Amino acid sequence: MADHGLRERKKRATRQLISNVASGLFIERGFEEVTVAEIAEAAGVSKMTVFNYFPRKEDLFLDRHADRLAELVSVVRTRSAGVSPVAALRAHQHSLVASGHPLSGAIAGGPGFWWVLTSSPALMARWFEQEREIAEAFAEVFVAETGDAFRSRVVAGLLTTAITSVFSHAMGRIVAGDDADVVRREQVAFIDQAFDLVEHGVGGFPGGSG
Amino acid sequence: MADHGLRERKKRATRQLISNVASGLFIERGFEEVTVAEIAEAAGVSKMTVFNYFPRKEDLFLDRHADRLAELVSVVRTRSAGVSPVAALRAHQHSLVASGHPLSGAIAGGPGFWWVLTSSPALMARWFEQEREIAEAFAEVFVAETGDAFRSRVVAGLLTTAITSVFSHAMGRIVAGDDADVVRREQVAFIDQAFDLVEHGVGGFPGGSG
DNA sequence: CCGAAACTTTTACCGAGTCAAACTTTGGGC
DNA sequence: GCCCAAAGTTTGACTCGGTAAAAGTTTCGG
Repeated sequence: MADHGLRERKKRATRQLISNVASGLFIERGFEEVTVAEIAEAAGVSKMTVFNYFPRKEDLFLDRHADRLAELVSVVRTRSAGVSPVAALRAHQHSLVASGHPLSGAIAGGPGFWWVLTSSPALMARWFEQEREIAEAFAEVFVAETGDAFRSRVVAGLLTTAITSVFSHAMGRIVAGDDADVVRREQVAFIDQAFDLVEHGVGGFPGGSG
Repeated sequence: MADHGLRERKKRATRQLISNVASGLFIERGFEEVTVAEIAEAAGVSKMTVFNYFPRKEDLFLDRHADRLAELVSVVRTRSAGVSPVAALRAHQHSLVASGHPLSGAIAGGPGFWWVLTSSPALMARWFEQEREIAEAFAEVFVAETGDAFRSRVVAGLLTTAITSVFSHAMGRIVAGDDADVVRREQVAFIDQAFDLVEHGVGGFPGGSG
């Protein structure tokens, strides 16, 4: 019943072990070049057990998704009265950058992650799927608040686009070799640019007032 | 050398045959429930040949993607001077609905397609990937026009969100049993709503001026 | 300390996708 | 018309991701 009996601790440890071993192998040699059987063996566990903890091979690498999703939803759902989702998420992105959080994208350790991710179509597909899940989660919150399903889904999609754009922009620069501190400093402006586009519209882009 | 020798004609015919046979089976029984070997046999062709024409199983069902992508890019690239991408794409969506085009989403034959698509995670993943490709194609056009990579990618993402939102909204209603003509008539307002959000911003949504 | 519940392993299997080699068809040159 | 090269197809064997079921093995509650 307790949530930290020997059983639970072992499970957590096993899960962590598998994830660590897998990430290590992926970053060393690439996603497609490592088989699940190999991961299982390296972790001293059976193939079935790997799939027990991580239903798809991709989840071995993208296992922070649940946390990220929960955090983003929480930012929107628990925002103060009078604060719009755009404002809340904008502030959240700023704080990620300020605190040097990995999900800001502007983090020195990123290249390995990014390389593994982008060099595997399967992994990219899963990544996009996760972005989609974020959008759906936002939409749910908005529908609950407003009852307007269509508008909720559109706005949710737009917000998600802003978030993913700023993340991948920072990551792209890091991978291109830019200094992490520089990127982090300049990222502030890009965040505002993206959220401004969502908040105030793209207008006649490209062109004049846009 | 000619592009319509016997050889080319046969290839086209074979490709079409495989695609037709596959779509028929998918709509009849669902994507996951049909194996590639089965499709090959039903089309009187070997499994290898199927993969020769369609690199992934998903492409057997989503084989109009290339056309759709080309059309959307062309709408943006060949828009008249002084017309913004938002305006061009908005008009294009309206014309799709007006002409009863399948890609408007408001089409009676849609449920089969939609059912197959939504009941297969693999197919959905590929679908999202294709939307992503559309966004990337838009971004390329904008970068060429403006040189502003970041802004281009954000705007491209926002526009793609609008397009996919209106499509899936129409499709959702059709699947829910709404009359196609009614959906088509009402779709006009939803298109404008989505593109207005992109063009003028979501503001403080949800709330007052939004 | 025993028995039930939870977790893991084993074994066997299926389907997508790849590879290489053999085979068949098409088209061009003579 | 005939033959050769190129293009396309088939075959068969194989890898890998993922599932299923049943038989261990470990933990926990009483």
